[in-house]
Amino acid sequence: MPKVLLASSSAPRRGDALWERAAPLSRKFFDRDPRLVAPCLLGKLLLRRIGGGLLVGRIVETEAYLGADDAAAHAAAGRTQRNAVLFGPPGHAYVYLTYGLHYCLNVSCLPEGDAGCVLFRALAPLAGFSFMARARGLKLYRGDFSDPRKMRLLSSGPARLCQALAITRAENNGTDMTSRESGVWIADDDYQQREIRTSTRIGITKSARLPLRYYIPGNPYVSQKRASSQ
DNA sequence: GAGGAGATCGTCT
DNA sequence: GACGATCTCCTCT
Repeated sequence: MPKVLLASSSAPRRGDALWERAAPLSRKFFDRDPRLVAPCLLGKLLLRRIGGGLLVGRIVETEAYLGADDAAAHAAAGRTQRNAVLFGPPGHAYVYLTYGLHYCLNVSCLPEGDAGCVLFRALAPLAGFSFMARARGLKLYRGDFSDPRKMRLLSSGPARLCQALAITRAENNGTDMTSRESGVWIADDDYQQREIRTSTRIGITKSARLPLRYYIPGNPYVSQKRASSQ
């Protein structure tokens, strides 16, 4: 099982309230084609409340996964016990274990009965650096928090992101990402992301030519290889 | 810095 | 029994 740091007893910080004021995205936002949702999620906040503290990151890289028309999608072969969340109402977390080692976090899209989702591939951390570093098993000191080469090890990549936010299938699969009460939610702080690029998705062999990866160009947390840009 | 191999286990056939 | 939406470590250049 992946190593996951359990909730610590760290007290809420004064800055947390500022992040929590950001408005959670509505269910309607996710109630549409993942190809529309994925680019719109760039620049939004992913928040995680744990152990009385708050972890915050800005979404900088996503991938869209479709239904039966997308052989790379978990929903392609139909509904199973594992992927049931994808066929449920939109805006819910789909967490799965890959390669027997790593968790990956998605959010369900489309109306109930239709399967589709967006995979979170990378975050730019904004708050909770120390917790994320501990959760990742990294020894980062305060001075390292301004070093992009070290910081990108926190949350660049879908599995790193989950480990940094202490997200597991047991705790988070199926939770409502439009609600603060769920402990994992997505919010809009009115940050305007102007430039967005697309490419083929990373690390897949089926439907590999579909340009369903979306990212913020130049952002240090974005994956830098194994995908062809457009 | 780049590239390759190994780790590891849930899910599906 | 085979496969996989990944990551880390090690080796080579």
